Amino acid sequence: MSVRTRFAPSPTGYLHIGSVRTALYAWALAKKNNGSFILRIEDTDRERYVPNSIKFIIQELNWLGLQPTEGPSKSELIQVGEDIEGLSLEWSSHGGPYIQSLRKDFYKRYAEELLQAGFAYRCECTPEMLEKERREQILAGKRPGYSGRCRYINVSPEKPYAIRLKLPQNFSVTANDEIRGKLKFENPPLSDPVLLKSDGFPTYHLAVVVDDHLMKITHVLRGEEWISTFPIHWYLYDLFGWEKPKFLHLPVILGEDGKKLSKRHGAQTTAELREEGFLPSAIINALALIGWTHSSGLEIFSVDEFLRDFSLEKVHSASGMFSPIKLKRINHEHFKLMRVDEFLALIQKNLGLSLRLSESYVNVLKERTHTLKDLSQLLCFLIFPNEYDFQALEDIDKQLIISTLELFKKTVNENLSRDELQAQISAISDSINLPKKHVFKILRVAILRRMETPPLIDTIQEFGFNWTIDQINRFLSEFR
RNA sequence: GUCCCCAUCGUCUAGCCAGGUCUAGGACAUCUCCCUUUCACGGAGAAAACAGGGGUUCGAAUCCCCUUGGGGACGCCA
Repeated sequence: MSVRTRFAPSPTGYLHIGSVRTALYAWALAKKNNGSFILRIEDTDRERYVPNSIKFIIQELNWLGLQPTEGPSKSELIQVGEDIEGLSLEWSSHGGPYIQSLRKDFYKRYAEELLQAGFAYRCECTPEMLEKERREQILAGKRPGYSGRCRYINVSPEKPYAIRLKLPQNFSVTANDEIRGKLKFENPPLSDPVLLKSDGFPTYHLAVVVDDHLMKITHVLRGEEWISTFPIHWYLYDLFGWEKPKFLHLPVILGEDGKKLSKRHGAQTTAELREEGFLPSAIINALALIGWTHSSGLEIFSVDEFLRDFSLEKVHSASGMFSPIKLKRINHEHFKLMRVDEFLALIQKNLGLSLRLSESYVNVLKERTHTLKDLSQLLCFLIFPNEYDFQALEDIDKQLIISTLELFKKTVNENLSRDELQAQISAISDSINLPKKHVFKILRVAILRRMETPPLIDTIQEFGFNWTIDQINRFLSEFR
């Protein structure tokens, strides 16, 4: 039987890195086994739905390279009101619909089935009543939970109602998790959960079981926040008499303070990471490493290398922290692994600069690049021509700066080698009695705009004598 | 409150399942030194952990139990 995994996000407007890690493992498992990776949209809560976020999710997965093999069709997206401008969907949509709000008939059918069989009941309690009940329970120091009021009364199907699952007395379940082994739940603090809401939408518990079954999912990978309601899902499979998939509850990813990731931890969505200048391959590398290790101990790897070695056995059960510092480091290593043409293409795409640079100069740049932002800073002399860091020169006499530059223009020419250029600068330093350090500083700011730059001599050699003189003249006209 | 999950350097982890090769290895971060015209890279080195207590055993980081600590869940959210 072929492996089928799925990624089932809610369209809430962003893609959290915790979800991305779950998606990554699910994608890898399917890909490795030549199976299918299904994108299913869990939009059963209309209040949390953010328009066009399905499109956004698709674009983000695409950017990260986690391509589904099955997912919603364009017409499904249109039906739920998503903008499909510029989207090309390269996957099969034959087992759909893949958007849960378009699958309401399925859920209704199975909920009714349980109702008929006496495993579920109609509930007429309103949200207000439930809220009041909950408040009182908490006030009385009791465990909050549905009292089961409608369980024994016959609620008329004429009025609005929800369908609740009737949990057995002394509800105890032993469920199996692939990375934790047997999970025993004895009288878990669960009360009869709603399966079908009064608006006709299913809750997660019904939808996930029905869809995973109907879509023939073989491995359910999800966050460990689902462990507590795992007994409900396990029980539903038993009631329906369906074969269970394998379940893998992945540990959560925490922020640096050991708390669940939230806004104050900085970048934690794919969009934020992209803006900070991180590469998809580095994000995948970093995320893969939280809760999994390469069998050879490799710590910097490409997506292909990850895929080749990925296995469920190496996935941990303990949660881990996300470290932006480590991501930065990994990102740097990924820059270093890039070929020259790849690197230049990246500059072209992200900075809009079409450059032809020597391999050695590209290496000089790569060494100094941790994120794309660094790159734009390094190359600011090409991007923002008139933004000079005049402050850096404040401690040097203005006339001296001008005469240094004039002297440099006179004594330097196209034919000078690296060493000769170096010697020439030393000579200038001697002749006007200015420390070499200062001469370099002046040249650096004049030619490259600021103090944090690629090596001066290399840059002059790379871009040429005429360019250099041009830069200096430009500086002088601003400076004088 | 109830139920569940987790536990090796600051962090990610190797080792654990199949106890001895562990005076616990690596990487990131930190500190020191070297390299250096800037910013970086790089090189050498240092400091840094088996949460605690009981068992089992000739022998425990590894197996069992308890405690502690951290996390999650208890919604007509997912």
